[in-house]
Amino acid sequence: MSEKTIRVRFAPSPTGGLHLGGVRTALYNYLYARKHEGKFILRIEDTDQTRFVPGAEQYIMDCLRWCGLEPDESPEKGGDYGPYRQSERKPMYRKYAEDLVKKGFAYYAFDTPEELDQMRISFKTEQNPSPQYDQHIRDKMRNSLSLPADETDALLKSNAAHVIRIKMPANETVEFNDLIRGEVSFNTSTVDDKVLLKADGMPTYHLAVVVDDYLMKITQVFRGEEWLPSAPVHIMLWKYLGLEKDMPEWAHLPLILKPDGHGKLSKRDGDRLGFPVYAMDWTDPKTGELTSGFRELGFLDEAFINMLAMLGWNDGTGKELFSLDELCETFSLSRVHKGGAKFDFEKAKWYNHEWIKRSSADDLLDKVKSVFEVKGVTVPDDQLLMMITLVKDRCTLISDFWEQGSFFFKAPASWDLPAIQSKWNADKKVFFESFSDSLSMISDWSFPVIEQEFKTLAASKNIKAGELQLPLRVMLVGGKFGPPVFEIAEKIGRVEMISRIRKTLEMLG
RNA sequence: GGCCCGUUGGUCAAGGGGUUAAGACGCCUCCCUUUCACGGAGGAAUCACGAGUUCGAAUCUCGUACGGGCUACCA
Repeated sequence: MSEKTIRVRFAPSPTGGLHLGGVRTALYNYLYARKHEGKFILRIEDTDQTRFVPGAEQYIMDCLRWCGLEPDESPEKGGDYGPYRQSERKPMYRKYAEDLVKKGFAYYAFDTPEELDQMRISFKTEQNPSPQYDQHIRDKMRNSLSLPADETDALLKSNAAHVIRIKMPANETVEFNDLIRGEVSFNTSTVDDKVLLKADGMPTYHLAVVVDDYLMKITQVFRGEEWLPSAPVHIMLWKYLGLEKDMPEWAHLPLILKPDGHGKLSKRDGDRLGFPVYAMDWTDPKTGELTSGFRELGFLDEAFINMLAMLGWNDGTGKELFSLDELCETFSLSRVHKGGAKFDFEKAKWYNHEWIKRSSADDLLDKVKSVFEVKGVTVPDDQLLMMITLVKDRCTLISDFWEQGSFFFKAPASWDLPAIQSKWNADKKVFFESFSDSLSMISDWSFPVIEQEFKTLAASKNIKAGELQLPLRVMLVGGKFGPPVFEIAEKIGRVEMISRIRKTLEMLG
């Protein structure tokens, strides 16, 4: 196994937006592949035609691209093991299922959905509230095990709707070594006869994963913990198909949980608690409903990935800030946790804040520029760079650059007048009137000179300069925030400065 | 109900027989700053419970409790 090229895959269903947990699974796959100089494959699991959502596949690929997790093989890029969409692989699965039937490891079942419902009702007891189609009841159902051979043949010949189910053996132990959890074992008696091939001829997930992982020479399977209970089905399939020596190693990742209460994090929780759950904005093509994503909210791809990586892994040193490259080097499965982690949006924002602080103004330029473009404000690059350098320490999200920096280029839309009024008086009013007049006299327009003028004038009027600074700030910025006020004064320029002072003075009456 | 997995502060977590049980987020206080941040210093709060093994248990064992996942012709 150590001789084999590492091949891992991310295998999402194109049923909607890409969830945090999905991106993290993709990320861990990617990190493992890079770390071991292997291949990272994207396979689209679209075997359920009823759940197919147009645009979802493209969206998934866009998300991976945004995050910097480019697959080596994918539907888009192709590769030696295609096609990479299960719907396009449909003809490949049936023979594996038929093969299993021939060997006696699977069987045809003709039960209708109604009959299955009926079974679940009639076999339901207090002891067993959800009866399964398993060894105890398969004899009571309509399948090639319970029916006479000639009847089965007749049904098959008449093209009667049927599925193929795995015949789970009684009382065998399936044991395997999970890369994250260690030894895990199941008794096959407690596992039901899962459907392998559906009536529409499509495989279920169970058959498709095994066949595709085999055909695509997958060496490790990373997937969410919710798959752990069906691992024995998959392992039995590998055995029954006679492919056990090629079976990949299994690694079941801890779940990402709701921040409050318990349970898996879902899109609903994000809506409810006011944070995104999807990587990028997603618009449901049917309802037109928009679900917001981390990217559009103002997250940096580096921060998003960094945050996700730490949700279930750490390097043991206390280091928290990692670039993708650093993660590729440092990542190891042995340090992935077993327990699920509650998602903490505050911590997610902290990562973004840190990444903004670490980024250079040049790195941020394009992102900030598009924020301003959306607001309809176009600013020359050098001006934008100046602003970014001045305010990036106080921005948590890229979108914060608007609130934190737009006043450099555009008069505030509103002013926090109460902040001035609480300590306002006639003397101060007179001061600002003379100050704005004196500004036109300044020959060398730079912040030390403006500041000197401000202080000199204050002293001459016998007012503490400190008491005048907050009003000045509010006049220029609109509120109690932003970089040092005289630097702002210098940047916005003489004309604009005078205009803003006059305007606020008017409003103050 | 059954099966499987898990459990160190509010959250993410280090630590795997002897520690004052790291660090981070969040919260609070102070310093810096006559703004808001950044930065700096400090603070509150924890090994789910019970037995056992041991001189000694957060660490090992067993129970219990709690939490989660699965229990579809969905993935």
